[in-house]
Amino acid sequence: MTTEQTPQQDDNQIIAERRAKLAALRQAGVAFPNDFERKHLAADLHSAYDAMSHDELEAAQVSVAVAGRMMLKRVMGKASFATVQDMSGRIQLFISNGDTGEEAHNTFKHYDLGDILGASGVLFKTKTGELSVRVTGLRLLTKALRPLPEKFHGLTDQEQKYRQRHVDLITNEETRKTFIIRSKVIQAIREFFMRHDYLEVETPMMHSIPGGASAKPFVTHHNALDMQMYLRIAPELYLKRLVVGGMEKVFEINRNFRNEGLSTRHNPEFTMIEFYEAYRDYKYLMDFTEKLFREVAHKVLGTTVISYQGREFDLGQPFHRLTVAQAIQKYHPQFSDAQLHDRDFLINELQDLKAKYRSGDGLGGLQLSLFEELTEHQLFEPTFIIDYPAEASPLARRSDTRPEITERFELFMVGREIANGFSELNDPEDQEARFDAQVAAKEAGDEEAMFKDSDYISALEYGLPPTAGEGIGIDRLVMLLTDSPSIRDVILFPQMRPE
RNA sequence: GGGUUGUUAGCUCAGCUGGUAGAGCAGCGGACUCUUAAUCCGUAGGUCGACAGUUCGAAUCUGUCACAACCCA
Repeated sequence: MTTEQTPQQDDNQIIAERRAKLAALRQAGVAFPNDFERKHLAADLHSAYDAMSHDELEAAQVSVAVAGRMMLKRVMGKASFATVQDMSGRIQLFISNGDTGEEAHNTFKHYDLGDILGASGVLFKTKTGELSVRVTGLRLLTKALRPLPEKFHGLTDQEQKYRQRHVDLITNEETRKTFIIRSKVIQAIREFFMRHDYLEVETPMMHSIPGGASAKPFVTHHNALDMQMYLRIAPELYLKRLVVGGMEKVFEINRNFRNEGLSTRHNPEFTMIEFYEAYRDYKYLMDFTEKLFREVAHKVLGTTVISYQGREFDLGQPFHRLTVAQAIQKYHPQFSDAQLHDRDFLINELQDLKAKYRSGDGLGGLQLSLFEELTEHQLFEPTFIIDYPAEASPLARRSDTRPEITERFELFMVGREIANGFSELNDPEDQEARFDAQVAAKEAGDEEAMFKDSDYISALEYGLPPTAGEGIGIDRLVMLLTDSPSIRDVILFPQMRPE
């Protein structure tokens, strides 16, 4: 903390002028005062007094003290209007020679858009009926050295909105609304799980063996232990250790990190909720998930009807449930049952489509690759895809009747994966065999194959009760509920390439 | 990784087939006591993303690079 002033060269004229104003403030006394007591928020005043008439307000003589950033300023000689914005909204100030004296009003005329003001006075209504503060005391609390974006258009350049989120938040109501909704979504989710007697927990973000998902991890190094560590790609294996430990209902809302590309659907760090409940299976989870989504939408938006990028669907309707093969056939009826169960046919088709697939995969894995290539992006309405092949689901319990598939689903909406859940694999010997298969795949060049986690197997050997678990991508859910086209629109500070 | 588009004043944007830079807002000065993106008069503000090339001459044409948005994989 220093008050020492270093002379600055500003090639920008506006900043230079504002810096000179700040220098004058320092000369006059405390330039950044913190003793103004803000007593009212703009929105509270509007909801309490908008309904009162001009005369009723005059009779009531309501004294208020508001503070905020000056967003608009209209000077008219001996009187001025200003609009200040606080966390709740905006309110208009009326400043005049008659109320504050000429000197204070003249001082106000040199305040700049973007400055933080504290104003005290009495509420009144203007000729046009707008609730305003007739200011008797006005203070400049924080001088803004940088000018705000154009007052009508605000900041529109997407890159600048992401890189300078603080400016975006100042000028763009939609941006503020998006992040308020994000906060409410997380709150509603938390309430839902609390009401179902879940325990909220935190598990490590730094893993010595990255596990719980198929993804490339970020690598870091711990100096004192002199060991390589990974930022977690998922909390799954730790949360299931907790179920072994007797925490039969747990959830965690936190960041995962995946060292993969950036896109409108992917940020290297993203927020997931993962939850586990003992003595449940994947069918229970699907019903539970539908209830969760309905409740969150209803609490946050007041409706279960979601409008996304010009199309609508209703979370209140039962979600569709299809197997991988059924989904392919629903959207691509040209494929016959026989073809979808013909390895050579599937491989030919995948090659024609130039789709990614693993040549060693069985029917299920090949079907899944075809599904991902052709069908996934068409699943606009909420759809659970079930019967995932075991080879693609190393942590999920096998079906008792068809061991080549697992008791697993993924939930898709607007063509995107939103959630992934399954009955957990609690057979330690099967788990070890599946890890070994993953290690073999990794050695064969699959960078996303899982590591073997012997400590986790040892935990399973103490006995994991029958359990169901699921992960839901919070960012993608918020995209849905805020009608945002890019994941960057729902992350306050999305990852950007350095300028 | 591929394609399309963009990058000009602090912000939002013009700038035609190449002739040396424009507006609005914001700023500064002035007028104005009920404005609402206030209005009116005056004024200042630019290495046109970077680097090469073509040309007598490049914001403009060509190439390379950087960053971004969107689409595709």
